Amino acid sequence: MSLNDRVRASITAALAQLANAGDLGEQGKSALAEDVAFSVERPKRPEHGDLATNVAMVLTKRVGKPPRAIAEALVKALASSDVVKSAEIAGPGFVNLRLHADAFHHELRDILRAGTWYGRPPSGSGERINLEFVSANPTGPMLVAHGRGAIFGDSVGRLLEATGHRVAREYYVNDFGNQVRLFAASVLASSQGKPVPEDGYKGAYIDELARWLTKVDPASLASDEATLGRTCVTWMLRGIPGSKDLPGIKRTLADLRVEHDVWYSEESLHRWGAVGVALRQLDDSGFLVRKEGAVFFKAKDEGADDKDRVVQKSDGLYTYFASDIAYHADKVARGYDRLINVLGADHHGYVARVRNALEALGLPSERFEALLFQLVFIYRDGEVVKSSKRAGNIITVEEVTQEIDEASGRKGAGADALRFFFLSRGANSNVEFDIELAKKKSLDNPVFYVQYGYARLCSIAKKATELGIARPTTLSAREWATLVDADELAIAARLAEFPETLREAAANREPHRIVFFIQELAREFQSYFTRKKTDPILPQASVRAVAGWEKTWDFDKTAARLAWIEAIRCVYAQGLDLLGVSAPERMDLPAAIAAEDDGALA
RNA sequence: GCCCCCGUAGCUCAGUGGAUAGAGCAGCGGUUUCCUAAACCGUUGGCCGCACGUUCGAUUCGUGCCGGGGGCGCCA
Repeated sequence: MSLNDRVRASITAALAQLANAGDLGEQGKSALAEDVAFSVERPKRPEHGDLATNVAMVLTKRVGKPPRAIAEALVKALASSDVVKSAEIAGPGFVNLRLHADAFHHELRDILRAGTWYGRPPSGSGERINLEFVSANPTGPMLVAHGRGAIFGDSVGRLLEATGHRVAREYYVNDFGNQVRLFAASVLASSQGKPVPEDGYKGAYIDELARWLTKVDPASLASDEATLGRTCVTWMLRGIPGSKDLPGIKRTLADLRVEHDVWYSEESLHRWGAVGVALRQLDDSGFLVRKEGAVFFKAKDEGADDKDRVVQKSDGLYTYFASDIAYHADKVARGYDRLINVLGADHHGYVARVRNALEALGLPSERFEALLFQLVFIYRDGEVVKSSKRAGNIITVEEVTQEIDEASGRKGAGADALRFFFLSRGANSNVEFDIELAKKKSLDNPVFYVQYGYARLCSIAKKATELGIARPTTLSAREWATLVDADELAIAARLAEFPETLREAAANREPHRIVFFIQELAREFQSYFTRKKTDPILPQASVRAVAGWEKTWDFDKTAARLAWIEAIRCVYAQGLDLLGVSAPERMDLPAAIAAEDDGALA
C-alpha cells in the first residue's frame, strides 16, 4: 500500500465513522455505499500541506451539505489518524493534510524493500502487446527522426513492461516493392560505374555497399533485382564492418539501447500468399472495387470515392497498403491483446485506414493503437540544421551520437543525450535538439545535471563505506526517528509519487512524465545537498580531525540519512532505466578541472 | 476543400474541471573552503490565440474562427 493509499484509507475510514455517527446526515450512509472518486494530491503550494483532498467538494452533491461543513466534520474525524497529523480546511472546501513523519518512513521502508522494483505491479499481469516501432525503410541510414521513433517506442515498451504488460518489440522490414527495387538498381548502377537511375538512391553508402558486394558477394550483383534487393537490405540492417557510412540499422539501434524481438519481413507476406488471402477475403465481403484498371479498398463512408485506397496498381503490383492489411491481420492472428504502432505524425492518414481494414476483415480493430510523434529539429550554434532527404543534407543518428561521444570522451554519451532530450517532450510536441548543449560537461546540460545527481548519491554511499560507516537498509525505530528534516521528508514524499507517475506515464504512453519526475527529483536533491553543506550527512575531514569525534557524532541520524539516500537512489535508478539513460556511479571530471585539482594538491 | 498536431513567461516547453497557472534557459539581486563541479537561494516576467457554449467553477470539455506545422486514391 502506497503512502497515497494509506492516506486515502484514513480518509475513507474517517468518513465511514462520520456516516455511522449520522454526522453526514440522512444520505450519508448511502452516499458512501458507492466508491467516491476523490483526489489526494500534493498541493501546488507547500504551505498547503503535504497532501490535499477534494473529497468534501466531491461529496457535496451526494450528501446534500455544503463542502465546508463536510470538511469540518472530516477534520475532526481525522484527529485520531496515525497517518494524518493535522488537517485544515482551505479555499472552497479543500482539506489540507500534514502527515506524521512516520508515514514517510513507512514509505521509505517500502522502497528499500522493493529496491528498483518499487512501484511496479507483478509482471505478466497486464496485456500481451505487440509494439511496432522504427520500421524505417532499410534503404538508407537511420535519420534523427527515425531515432526519435526508436527511442520513444523503446521507452514506451519499458513503461509497459514495468506496469505488468508483456511486450514484443517488432520492426517491420519493408523489403518489398518499388523502393527496394530502386535501391537494388542504384547499388547495381554504382557497381558498374554507371549513373544511378532517375529517382534512385544516392550517397556514399550506396557506393560503399556496391564496392562491398563486389568484394564479398559478386554473385548477388548478377542475380535478379528482387534477390539483390533482399541482399542489400540485409547488409543495411547488419552493416558493413568498420564502416562509418553504413554502420547497420541494428547496430545503430543497439547503440541507442533499442532492441527488437521480431524482424518481420514484408516480402515474406507476399511469398507466403498472405496478401492475396487478405485481399480475397476483403473482395468476398465486398470491400474492394475495381476502377481505372486498379483495385481499391473502399472508403468507409458511402460516396467518398476519393478516399478509396489503391491496393493493387494497374500494373498488377500490390501497394504497401495491401501488405499492411495482411501484416496487421497476421498480428491479430498471433494473439496479441493490443497492437501498438509508433509512427511519424506524417503517417496519421494511415491510422484510420488500417483500423478500417481490420474491421472489414472482421477483426477487432479496437486493439489497434497508433502513437504519433512530431518532428525533430537539430540545432547547432542557435541555428537549425536542415534535415531533408531532398536537400541531400541529411542528419543521421550515427553522426550525432558520434560527435557527442567524441566530445565527451565516453561511448554512450550521445545515446544518453538523444534519449534524454527526445523523451523530454510530449510526442505531440516538436523536439529541439541542441548539439552544442548536449556536448557540454556542465550542469546547464540537463542530461549531465540529472546524471550528476545520481552519481552524487552513489558517491555518498561509497564515501560512507570508505569511512567504515555501515549502511543498513533496515533501521531501528530510534534511527528512523532522527529523520525529521522537512527537506528530507519532502523528498520522501516525492519518491512516494513515483508509482502513480509510472502508472500514468505507461497508461498514457508518455515517457516525458518520467523525465520531468527525474528532473524534479534531481533538482530537489541537488538543492538539498548544496544547502545542507553546513550539516553534512557524513563526518567530514574537519570533524574527524578532532580526537574522539565518534563519541559526539550522531550515528543514528547518519544511518537514517544513508537509508534515505539509498531509497532515493532506487527510485532514481528505475527512472533512468525507464528512459534508457545510463546511471553513472561517478562522473569523470573534464581534463581542465582534473588538472586544476591536481595542482591544488601539489 | 478534407484530415491530424500545435498555439501557455523574452525563448524552449510542462500542466490541470477547482486554491494565487509551473519548470529550464535568458534577465536582475544575493550566497557558497569540507560528502567530486561551472552550483545554491531569491526575484522580474502571463487577456493560458480569439469568441461563444456546458458547468457552482473552464487555461482544461464542446463548437466556431484566426494563426503556425504536417498529410491527403496507382510512393512508402
